[in-house]
Amino acid sequence: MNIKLFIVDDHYMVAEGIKSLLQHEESIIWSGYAKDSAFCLAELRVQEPDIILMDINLPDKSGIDLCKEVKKKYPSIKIIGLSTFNQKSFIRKMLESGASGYILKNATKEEIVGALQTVKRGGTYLSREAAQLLNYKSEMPIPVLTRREKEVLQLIADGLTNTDIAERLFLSASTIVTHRKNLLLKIGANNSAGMVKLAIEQNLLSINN
Amino acid sequence: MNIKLFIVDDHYMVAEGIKSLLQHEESIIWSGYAKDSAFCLAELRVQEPDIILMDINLPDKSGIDLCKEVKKKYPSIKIIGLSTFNQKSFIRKMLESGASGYILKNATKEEIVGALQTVKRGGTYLSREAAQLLNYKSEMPIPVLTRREKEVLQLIADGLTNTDIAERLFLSASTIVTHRKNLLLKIGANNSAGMVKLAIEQNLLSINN
DNA sequence: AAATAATTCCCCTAAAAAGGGGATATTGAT
DNA sequence: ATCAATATCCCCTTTTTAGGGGAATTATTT
Repeated sequence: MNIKLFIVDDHYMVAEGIKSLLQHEESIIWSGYAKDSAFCLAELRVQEPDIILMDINLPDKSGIDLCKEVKKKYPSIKIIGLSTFNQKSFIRKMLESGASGYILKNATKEEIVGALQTVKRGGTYLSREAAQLLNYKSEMPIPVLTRREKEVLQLIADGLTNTDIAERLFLSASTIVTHRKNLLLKIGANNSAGMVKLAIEQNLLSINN
Repeated sequence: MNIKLFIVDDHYMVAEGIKSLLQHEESIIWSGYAKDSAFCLAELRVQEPDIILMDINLPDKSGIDLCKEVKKKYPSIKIIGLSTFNQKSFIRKMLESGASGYILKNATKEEIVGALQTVKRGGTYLSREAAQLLNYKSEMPIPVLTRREKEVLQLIADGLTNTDIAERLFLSASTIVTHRKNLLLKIGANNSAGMVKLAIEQNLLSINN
């Protein structure tokens, strides 16, 4: 049962590492490598791998979006998410987008091979840590924010007061008060400071590193 | 001019990738690999590499602390920081801790080899992106928080009010008010919501992904 | 066209935070 | 032993948020 494997990761050394780790596995055939979603989609027009190992953080678009797109165009290709850290929201979104698994970059050769075989057989593979995260008291769905709410949330996180935000958006301060109340409700926080942390944890908020 | 190279990274596939990338470089001798700081320090008691490629995010302690420790015990060993993302605060702290360079995990083989040679010659190598980040309007020093302040900051980010925090820490509410004021001053924010975002950006605050 | 969601705005009160000021122990390091 | 940094606590006022309610005007989707 040979597996044609394709990798999407902007970190060259990660792709090289996986390739190197798997080079003596006879059942795994190196299908190719792309450093972003554009290259990936271009390559898929030429050949169809069995499984794609796909990084969550890509330079041009998120792995979640690429995953959706690939699954729509090529439903038979299996996708395994690949990431440095265990981010609950990411794992969840990746699986919802049609991925068949999720492994961390500290995975051993054995784990990778196991994951590939499981997924090839039609199963779903989650790293132990990822599985734990998903099971552990986590039916707190990620809230869906409207465009305006995201806008207001971002400005709150930037330290603006309701009055500031109202001026910036040419709105009444009361409106911002309402949005803030709805945001607190949706995100489930008691105050704005706590809300900002939760929002960042759930990737509702862009931060500048 | 041979270079004995050691790698510290908890992501096995990254270490394997670097090893694989450099295997045909004759001037580079593979000295070893450690997945955390404990292994690294143990290995250094046996052999001394010329250069250590060190990940910033290690499971047991931060790369910054390990960097300081290694440079204190073995000043002649050069260290190059290695990370997935360009985090201003990290690059700065790493260099302040004695590192001779900083490269990203999307570096090419050529960039890695170049960095190693530059550092071996006594120079400092920064990836283009890292250098840009450091120069770009950034003489905002990272504030130094006391133990108590960090504690209070964390609780603020968890959404507790001053009264809550006071009860939790067996202190007067006035004390927490004071700490909060000092935190706002040090971090340079107008309110707690903005402070939480800044603190996360500068890695003053731990978040649960 | 009708139903649903989103956006806008207002009322009210109480709680919390921000922004000044000052003061006194207690540690830590030189 | 002394000096600086840390940690603790208090006063004051004003601004901002939180928490409850309601309501009307756009989109948007079915």
